[in-house]
Amino acid sequence: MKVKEVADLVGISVRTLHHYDEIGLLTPETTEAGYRIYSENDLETLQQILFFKELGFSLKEVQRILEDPAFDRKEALELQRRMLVEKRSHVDRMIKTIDKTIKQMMGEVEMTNEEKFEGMNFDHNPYEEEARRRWGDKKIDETNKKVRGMSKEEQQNLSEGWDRIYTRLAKLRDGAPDLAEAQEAIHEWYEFLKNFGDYSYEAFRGLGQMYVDDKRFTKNIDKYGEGLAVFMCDAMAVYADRKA
Amino acid sequence: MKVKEVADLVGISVRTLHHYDEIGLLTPETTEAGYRIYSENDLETLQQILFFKELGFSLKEVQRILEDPAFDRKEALELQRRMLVEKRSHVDRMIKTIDKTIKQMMGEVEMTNEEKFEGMNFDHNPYEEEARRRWGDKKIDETNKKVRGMSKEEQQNLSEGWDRIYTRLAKLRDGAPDLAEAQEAIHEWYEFLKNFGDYSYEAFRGLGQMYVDDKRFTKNIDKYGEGLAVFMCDAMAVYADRKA
DNA sequence: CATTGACCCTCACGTTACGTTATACCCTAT
DNA sequence: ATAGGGTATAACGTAACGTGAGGGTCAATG
Repeated sequence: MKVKEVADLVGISVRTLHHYDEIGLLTPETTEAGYRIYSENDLETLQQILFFKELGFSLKEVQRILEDPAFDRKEALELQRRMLVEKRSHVDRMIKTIDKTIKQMMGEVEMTNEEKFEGMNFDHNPYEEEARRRWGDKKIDETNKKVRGMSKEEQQNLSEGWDRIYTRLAKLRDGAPDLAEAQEAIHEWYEFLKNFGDYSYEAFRGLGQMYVDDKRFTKNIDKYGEGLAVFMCDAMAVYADRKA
Repeated sequence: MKVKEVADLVGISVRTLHHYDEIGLLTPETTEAGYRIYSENDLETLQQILFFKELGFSLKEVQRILEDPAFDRKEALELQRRMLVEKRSHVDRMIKTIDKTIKQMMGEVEMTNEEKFEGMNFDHNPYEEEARRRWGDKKIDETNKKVRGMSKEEQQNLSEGWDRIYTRLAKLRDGAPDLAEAQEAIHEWYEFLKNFGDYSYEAFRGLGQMYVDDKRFTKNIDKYGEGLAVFMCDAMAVYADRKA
């Protein structure tokens, strides 16, 4: 089959096929005149390519997946899944912020500047994988759900409580992380957690993850060493263990 | 304030500020030595920029929003919201497909090639706005939800029924759209809808939207004229009116 | 006073996955 | 033979910066 036939068949452009040829992702045979001729085999490969591409893999990743039969596709898929879940909650937050903004524009609800930025700016970062490895994916999802299901006051309290913890961590950050101070922070943390019913601990893993994901936070962590991030993660893990 | 201070404050890179300067999005004063100096005002603007950017607006759009005070922000936000909702359901579909694939890899469930591609490839397209204008956003969301909540057999039936309609439309497409044939198609459509309880009509608006979003479909529509897409939309609208 | 180190500047190329011309060759039907 | 439709390569354009390279500026320090 020639390019256009293939392109029409699967619903992509000729240029796309050219591109895949260029980068060596899908290189068909050619006639003496230089026309690309796609075999049945090529078509199957193409289906695979489009499949993984649709799942959000980059072409480079697709290439690795298809070229290396020993490549762990399951792990790749699971990783991808986590990224997608993260993306989804990011989108969720954006939608919510938009709703708030619209409401506020219509004078229905007041919104402080703080609120405007609340829940935003939690992009992917180098800690994401680590965070998800430590805490698991489903838990974080469930947590987010639960937090979203809380009443406004609950959310408010939770948010304020976290702010206190966060402030304390910021103080810790200013000096070299000191064990005693860390202990104190963790203590305050425990106290705080006590006041938040059954799912507090999960909620905290979720929130913690969000903060670890926060660029501004990690930026500073980078600056002062990664110790603090590890500390946070470990503190959460410790709490999780005790709870169990 | 100088670049690095600002960058650290809001958690972005110096290069980003340079970039915003380059494209005229945020142009601070400069000292005689050429150093960029950001005023309080600039910082506020920057906050606005980051706000809209975080909501997924492109820098060009942000520029338009901020430069033109008469710009309808509400409408822009609502449009953005719709895109985000669409994006979210796309991500949802991807996650589901990944889950299926993983299950199948573990031998738990069989998956046909058809299934592998089911629910995918519904990207944004030129008809999206039109479709959403005609059918509304919430309805489509609800519909998607309902369809997702259906039992497998229901989904199966619905899918098969739609395939029949789709086939008929494809036939229509092969000739010049003919009114009599169109009527017949619509009739079959009605019959089909009858068999699907209360939410069938909404389900169809949802599914219809998905198919209209399908690149392969719209590609062919482009080829044979846009009449068919309009026909589909109108048929849905007509059905909706009768129902009301 | 000169050096150091932290910060600043302006190019300018690299990135992703193609879209979009521009120019020219190939193939088939009339 | 010519027209129409398909094909080829080449090369620039896109968005939002990241990442150096090469070179000034500024304040503190020896």
